[in-house]
Amino acid sequence: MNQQPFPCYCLRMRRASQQAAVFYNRILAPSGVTARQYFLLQTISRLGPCSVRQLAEAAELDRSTLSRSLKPLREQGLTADRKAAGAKSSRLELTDKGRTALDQAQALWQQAQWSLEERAGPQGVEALERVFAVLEGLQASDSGGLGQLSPHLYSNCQEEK
Amino acid sequence: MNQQPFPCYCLRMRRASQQAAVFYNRILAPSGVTARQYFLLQTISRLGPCSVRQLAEAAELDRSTLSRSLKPLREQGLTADRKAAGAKSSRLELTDKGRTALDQAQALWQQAQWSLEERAGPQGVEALERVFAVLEGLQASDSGGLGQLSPHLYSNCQEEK
DNA sequence: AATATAATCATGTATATACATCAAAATGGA
DNA sequence: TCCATTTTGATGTATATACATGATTATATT
Repeated sequence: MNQQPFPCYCLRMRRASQQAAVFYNRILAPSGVTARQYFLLQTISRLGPCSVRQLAEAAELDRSTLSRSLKPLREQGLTADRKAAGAKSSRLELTDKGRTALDQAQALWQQAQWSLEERAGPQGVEALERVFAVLEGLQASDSGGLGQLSPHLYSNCQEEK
Repeated sequence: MNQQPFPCYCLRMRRASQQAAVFYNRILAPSGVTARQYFLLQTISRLGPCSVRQLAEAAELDRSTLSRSLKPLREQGLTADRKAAGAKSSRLELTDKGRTALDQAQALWQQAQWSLEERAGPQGVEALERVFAVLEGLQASDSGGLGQLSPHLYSNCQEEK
């Protein structure tokens, strides 16, 4: 009885992560950036002028993902790429506007974080940590990419040559 | 000490949900569908011939999201839309191929689900449930859409008349 | 120095998701 | 029956993410 519409932990995790995103992003809205964007700004600030590769590594994101995530930040004038003329690697920096947004977002993010902890309670926080540990452990073995490929593309990879 | 690269629960949840997706999708790969696709097939099978709207409601997805999620399934010949000529609402059904894939995916999904439960242990499963409950509760109040809008778009919404 | 190899970024392609909107069709009310 | 309203599905736009590739530049090896 009481069968859930989604017994699948995978889909429920997806849903849960979205709910978290909505929660954070609403609180962060006045700063004009999302939680992810806030962290990119924060990381750039922490690293200092850095390349896309370095930032991707620090943020644990694929370079291509980062490349695209930076576009809106650049367009909003929060970050800039001051790379030497003709140089290959980029040199990402925060603009003044970016620093302002970061400060604003920082305070709001902290608020969201605390608010969530408060709502979750000690047990909830502990549960979160446990869940993170469990899921982190899933990819411990083998791995080596191929994570995000959809099944029918995955099978293609094995056949070619 | 031991400061995490991502203290943000929002981003960590995102990461965790991806890890779950990778875990499930790898196991599901031989069936040719992803966890989400499996559930769509499963839901169509459960509902019987249904419209996009009905399926979206059952799957708790936005109609537009579903519309797009159905495309690859249709293209792979797993589902079909046999709506009456000139009718508005669709009539989604599984094809024979779709039923086959569903059966195959069902077994693999169960395997993934059990495997995750096993790795998580009773406490891990409990933690998962608690996390889901906590995050579900976040949107309890107000809500009413606007969840996914990025901050700078959100502010636009309030200004325009 | 010349060339082979590796590193770096951006793009193409694909999945996942949501909100806004539009056209077409269905429904309800006058 | 005719028109206003609602419903339905698809698209446009936006964010999030990853893998494969291609172009360009750095590095390393002869």
